[in-house]
Amino acid sequence: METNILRGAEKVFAEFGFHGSTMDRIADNVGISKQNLLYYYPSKERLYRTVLQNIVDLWLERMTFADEPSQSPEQIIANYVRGKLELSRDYPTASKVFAMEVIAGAPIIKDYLQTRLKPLFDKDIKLVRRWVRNKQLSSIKPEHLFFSIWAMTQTYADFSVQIELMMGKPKLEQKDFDHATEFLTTMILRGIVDPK
Amino acid sequence: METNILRGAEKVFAEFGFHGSTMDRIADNVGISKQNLLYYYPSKERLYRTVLQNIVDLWLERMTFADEPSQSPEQIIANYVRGKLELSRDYPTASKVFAMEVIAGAPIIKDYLQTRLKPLFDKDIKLVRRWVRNKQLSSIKPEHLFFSIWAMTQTYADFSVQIELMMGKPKLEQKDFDHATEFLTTMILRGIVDPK
Amino acid sequence: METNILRGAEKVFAEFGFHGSTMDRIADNVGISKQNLLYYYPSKERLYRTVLQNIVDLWLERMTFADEPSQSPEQIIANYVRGKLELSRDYPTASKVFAMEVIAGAPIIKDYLQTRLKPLFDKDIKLVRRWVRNKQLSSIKPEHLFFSIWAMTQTYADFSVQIELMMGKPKLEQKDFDHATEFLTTMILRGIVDPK
Amino acid sequence: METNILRGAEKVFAEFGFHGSTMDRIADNVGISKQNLLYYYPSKERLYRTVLQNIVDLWLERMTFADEPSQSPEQIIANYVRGKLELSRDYPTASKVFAMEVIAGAPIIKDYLQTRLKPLFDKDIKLVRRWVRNKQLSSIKPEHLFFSIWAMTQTYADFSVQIELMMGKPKLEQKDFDHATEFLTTMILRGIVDPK
DNA sequence: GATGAATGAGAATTCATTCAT
DNA sequence: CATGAATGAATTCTCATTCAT
Repeated sequence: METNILRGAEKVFAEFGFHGSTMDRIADNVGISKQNLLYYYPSKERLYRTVLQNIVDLWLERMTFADEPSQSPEQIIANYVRGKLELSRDYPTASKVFAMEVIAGAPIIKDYLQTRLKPLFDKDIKLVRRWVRNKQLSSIKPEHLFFSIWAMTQTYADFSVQIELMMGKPKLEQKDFDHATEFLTTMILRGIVDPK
Repeated sequence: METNILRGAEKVFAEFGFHGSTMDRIADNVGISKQNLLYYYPSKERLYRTVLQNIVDLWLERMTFADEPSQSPEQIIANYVRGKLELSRDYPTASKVFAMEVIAGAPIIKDYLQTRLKPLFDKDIKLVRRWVRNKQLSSIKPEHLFFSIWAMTQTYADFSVQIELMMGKPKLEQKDFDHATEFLTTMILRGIVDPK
Repeated sequence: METNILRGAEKVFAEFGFHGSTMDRIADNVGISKQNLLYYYPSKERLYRTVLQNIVDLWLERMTFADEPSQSPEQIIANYVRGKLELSRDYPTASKVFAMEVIAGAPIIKDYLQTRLKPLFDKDIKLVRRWVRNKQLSSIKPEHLFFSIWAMTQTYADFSVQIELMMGKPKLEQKDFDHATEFLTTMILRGIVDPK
Repeated sequence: METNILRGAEKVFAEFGFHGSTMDRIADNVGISKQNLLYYYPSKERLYRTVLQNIVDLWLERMTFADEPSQSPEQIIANYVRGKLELSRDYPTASKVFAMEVIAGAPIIKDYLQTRLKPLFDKDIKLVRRWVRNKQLSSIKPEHLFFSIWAMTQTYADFSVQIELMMGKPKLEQKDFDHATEFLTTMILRGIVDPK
C-alpha cells in the first residue's frame, strides 16, 4: 500500500508541483480516501518528503561514476550516460519531481545535496582531472562536463512534453532513447577526447 | 508599473510555481496591495499567462538559429549556444518559469509551442540535415542536437542552485558562464564535426 | 483497568475540557490504544459522563452537612469546611472537571444537580435557618454561606495554578492546606457567630 | 465591529471553552461570516488571546486594592469586595473565560499573571501584613484572605448556574447581589477584625 | 488608482468511530 | 482483549476574487 501511495503521489507531484497537488487528488489517484491517505502519511509535507527522499536516493546512486577501475574513461563515461538515460526512461516522474524541487531552490533537499551529493561529486571531479592530466581526456573543466551530462540526459524525462511535441509523436519510444544514447555518447566522447 | 508587476510575479512564480504563488506574495514582492494588483491583472491566471507569454516570446526568439547565411555551421551553432547561455545568465527566473511550465506538461503553452515553435524547429532541423548531407557536420540526428543544447544551456538557469552547490559558491559569476561557453562550444563542435 | 482509565480521563478532561480532550490523548495517558479505550467506553461522551458521574457522587456526598445531631453548629460547619478542603487536596482534578462542567452551564449534570443536590441543599438550608432562629448563628442568609464555603474550599483545587503562582511555589503543600483550614474556619465561624 | 466580535466570542468561549468553540459558531453569534471573522482575527487562538487579554486587563485592575490611604482597612476591604461582586455581576462571561483558562492551567496567561498580577498581589499582601501588625486586623494569613475573596466573589459569575439552581430561580437578580454583598462584607469583616 | 471589508470555494487536518482480524 | 485499516463529519485556515468607497 505504501508503495502504491508513493507511486501515485509521485505522479501527481510531478504534474502539479507540491502546492498544486492536493491530498484529495493523490488519494483519488491511488484509489483510497483522503483520510486513509492521511492515515499512512500524516501530512502532505511528510508524504512529499518521503517521495522526494526515495527519488533522491535513486538519483544519487546514479549521479556519480560507477567505480570500475578496469575501464577506460570512455567506457566509464559512456556507461554513465547510458545509465542516466535509462533512469530518465524508467523513472520520468521521479525526475520531474526532482527537477521541480531543484528549480524551486531545493528548499527541502538542499542540505541533502550538500552533504551527500557534493562529496561524491568532488571525488568524480578529481578522477576526471586525473584523466585530463594523463591526456586521456582533452583539457576540459570537469564540472561543466557533469552539469552537461545531467542536463542532457534528464531533459528526456523533464522536458518530455516539449520533446514529444517537437518530434511530433505522443510518446517517446525505446527507439528515441536509443538514438539519444547514440547521439550523446558519440558527441560527448568525440567532444572531450583528443583525436589520436 | 505593469513591468514591475511582471518582474515581481515572474520571480514568485519561479520560486513557488503557479499554485504555490499567491497574489498576496506577488503584491508584496512588487510593493503594492493585493487589490491593486488585481486592478492591473484581473486574475491570477491572467497574470501568469502574461508572464508566461513574455517569457515564451523571449524564448522562441532565441530557440532557433539566427538566419545568417553568410556564416558557417560552426559559427552559427557557436553563436546559438552563446546566445542561449546569455539568456540563462540574464533571465534566470524566466527560464525557471518556462521550465516548470513544460515539466508540468505545458498546460498553458502547449498550443503555443505546437503552433509557433514547431515550425521554426522544423526549419532548423532541415537546415542541420542539409549540413549533414553536405558533410559539414557528421552524421547526427539533428533533433537531439537541439534538445541537448537547450538542456545544457538552460541548466545554468534552471538548476543554478544545484550547480552553485556543487561549485561551492553562493552565486554563479561571469567567469563561470565564460567557462561554460568555452566548454559547451568546444565539446559540441568537436562532437558533431568530423575531424579533417 | 476501568479505574485506570477513569483516572487518566479525569486528568485529561481537567486540563483540556471535554472538547479539548481527545480519545488519543486519554488513551496515551492511560497507556493503552485508542481502540482499546473505545472497547471499554464506546464513546467519548459515555466516558465523560462516567467520569463526571463518579465526581458528582463524590461531590454530593460532601456538599452537604454530615448529619451529626450531637454536634454544635460550629463543630458541624468547621468539619464541613475541613472536609471540603480535604476533598480539594485529594481530588483536585475531579474538582476541576466539576468546575468546568458547571461554568460551561452544567449541560450534562444540570438535571442531576436539580434532582439530587437541591433537596439536600434545601435540607441544610433549613437546618442553618433553625440555627439562626435559635441565635446559634447571627442573622445571615444561609444560601450565601454555602456558596461561599463551596467557593473558598474548591478554589484551592480549581485555581491552584493561580494560587501557586501567587504563593511563589510550584505546588501547594500540606502546610498550605493547614493554613487554609485554619484561616477559613476561623474567619467563617467568627464571621457568622455573634460574639458572646 | 471588533468590539462586537470580542463580545460574541467571549460569550461562546465562556460556554464551550477554547476547544469547544468554533469559529463558525462565534461568527454566527456575531452575525458575520466565518471568513469575515477571520479577516479581523487571523486565527482562533489570536481571537482567544485578544478576548483573554481584555478580560485580564479588566481583572487585574480590580484584583488589587484601590490605593486609598485615607480609608480604614475595613472600608478598603469592603469596597474591594463590593467592586469584585460588581465585576461578577456586570461581566459574568468574562469571569467564566478567565476561570476556565486558570482551571486549565493558565496555558496562555501564566506569564502575564506572574509578571503583572504577582507584584500587585505582593504589594497588597504587605499592606495587609501591616494592618495585622498594627492590630487593625486579627492575626491572619493575608494570602488566604485574597484567595477567599476572589473565590467568593467570582463564584457568583462562574458558578451562576449552580447558584441559580439552588436558589430555584432562572437568573440571579440585583437583590441577590445585594444579599451577597451584605453577607460577604459582614462575614469577612467580622471574621478578620478582632472585636473591640 | 487605491484600499477596507466581505465572501465562496477549497484544502489540510483532526478526531471519533467502525470494522475486520 | 488488542490492533491495523479505513472513513465521515467537522474545523481551521487560505486564497482568489468582488464590492463599495
